Amino acid sequence: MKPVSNHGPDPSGSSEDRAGRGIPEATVARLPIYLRALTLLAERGVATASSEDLAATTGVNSAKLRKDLSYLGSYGTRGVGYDVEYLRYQIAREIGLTQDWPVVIIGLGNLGQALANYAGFGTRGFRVAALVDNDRARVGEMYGGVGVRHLDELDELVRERDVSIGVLTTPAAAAQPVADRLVRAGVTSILNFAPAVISVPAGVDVRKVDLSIELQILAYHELRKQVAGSMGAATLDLDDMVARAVGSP
Amino acid sequence: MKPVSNHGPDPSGSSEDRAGRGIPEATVARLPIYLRALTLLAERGVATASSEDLAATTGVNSAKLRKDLSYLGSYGTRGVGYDVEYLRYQIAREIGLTQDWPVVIIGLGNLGQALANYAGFGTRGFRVAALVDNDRARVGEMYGGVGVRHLDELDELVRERDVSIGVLTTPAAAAQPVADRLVRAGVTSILNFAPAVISVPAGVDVRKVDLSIELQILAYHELRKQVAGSMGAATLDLDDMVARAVGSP
DNA sequence: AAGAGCTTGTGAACGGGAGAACAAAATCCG
DNA sequence: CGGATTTTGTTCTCCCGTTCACAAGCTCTT
Repeated sequence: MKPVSNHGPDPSGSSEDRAGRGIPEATVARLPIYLRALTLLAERGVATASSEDLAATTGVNSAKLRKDLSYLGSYGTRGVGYDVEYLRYQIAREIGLTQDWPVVIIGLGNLGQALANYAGFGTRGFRVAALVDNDRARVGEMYGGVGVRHLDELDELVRERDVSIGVLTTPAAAAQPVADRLVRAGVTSILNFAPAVISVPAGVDVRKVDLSIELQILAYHELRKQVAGSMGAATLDLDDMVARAVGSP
Repeated sequence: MKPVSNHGPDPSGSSEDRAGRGIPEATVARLPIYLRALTLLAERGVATASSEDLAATTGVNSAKLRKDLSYLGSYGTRGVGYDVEYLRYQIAREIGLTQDWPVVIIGLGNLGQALANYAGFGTRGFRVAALVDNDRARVGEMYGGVGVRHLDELDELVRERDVSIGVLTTPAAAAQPVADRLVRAGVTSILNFAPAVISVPAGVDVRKVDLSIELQILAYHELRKQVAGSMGAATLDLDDMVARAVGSP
């Protein structure tokens, strides 16, 4: 047992034991949650934790948690649980948090400033390596100990400071052109806070965080709760609205 | 054809035509994206758009987009496309953006302040109805035209202003107790920006936005890109690290 | 030393969403 | 007026992720 580790680029689509490698995307998205829980437990001095324990504090099904962890390897001891510190390190390594990642924040508006000042950044393996804005009036301002530079210097900054992750906090209209510049400068991962869809070449990862979208999803369910609360009558009202609206397209 | 609208609580698990109702969660998450694209098109004076057009601007597969829209009803004209303004309204109605949603923001730290000042809030059907913080030194400060009140007044504010959505921007340690208070006050949807898992009773929706997690997911893929770039050697190094670490658990 | 009691790791069943493909409808054009 | 063209709505298939259930393996007790 114990495949030790199935790293290395999938050499073939053959009937290899574990399918190539590659941890499922859904699992990758949960690893940071486990990591945080483990860090918390470690700080409290807890030495070992069972999958049930971890499941309880992370809000995931324990079977799912075990399967997630099994993708990393066979850490954990049957009948006992997982060694908190050991597992914590393994996850951190898998995510790449044993190194620290220089990050550039672009767009020092409300949100950009807030992120730049966010302390919890460094404690998690990320470092604000540069702040960039298109407004020359902002150049020179300091946030979290880092000075703002102009967008024109982006290429130079990215190269100098070996930045591979960009955080996009510009207005929607600027998102795509700035994303293009980021990619050209050599950034290969973008966290997009701008309320706009950006398109990037293959090989560049984009993740999107959108306040409005999240609120709208909540609103959708909220509306259903309200309708359900006032029962059938309201339901008919909704249908009526549809019928009326359908009138003249 | 045209089921008109399949609203109302699923009366049974029977073999009813369309499964009860309920738009798939994945679709709900995309509706806001379509809505934004349609609003943009409407502003530009575009009257109709095909599923291909919309797919291009939203970055979604056109078949998926059509299927998504079909859950709302049979808006759209074969051979022509969708009437931009009409579809926009239908989606807005489905999400519940024809009314406006009072929102309370709790925790006026960096992020809370940024959100409170965020203008794009109101334009999308949401209104900052109240700002609340636990620090009495902050009480009275104004952000985006709204004054900060103390956490103790939460119940009263929520009731008075008919708030059903809470935005949680407190430190991690405060997240759970504050969430409990929100729920007790009558809030049934929470957008959680705090880096902590919160548990709430059934019937309350929680969505989580977590900067660190997003960055860590990007870092994971970034690490793989780098390893792939320097080929097999680095891969072996990783395995070596595992082997060494396995030494003394 | 053997059995009892936990807890992990995983095989298998299941459900939901993604994408391809196509039939049905609407318009356009000759 | 009929056929060509466009584009929707929908069916079908596949794949990924979740969950159940259980054998394998570790520890502790007697």
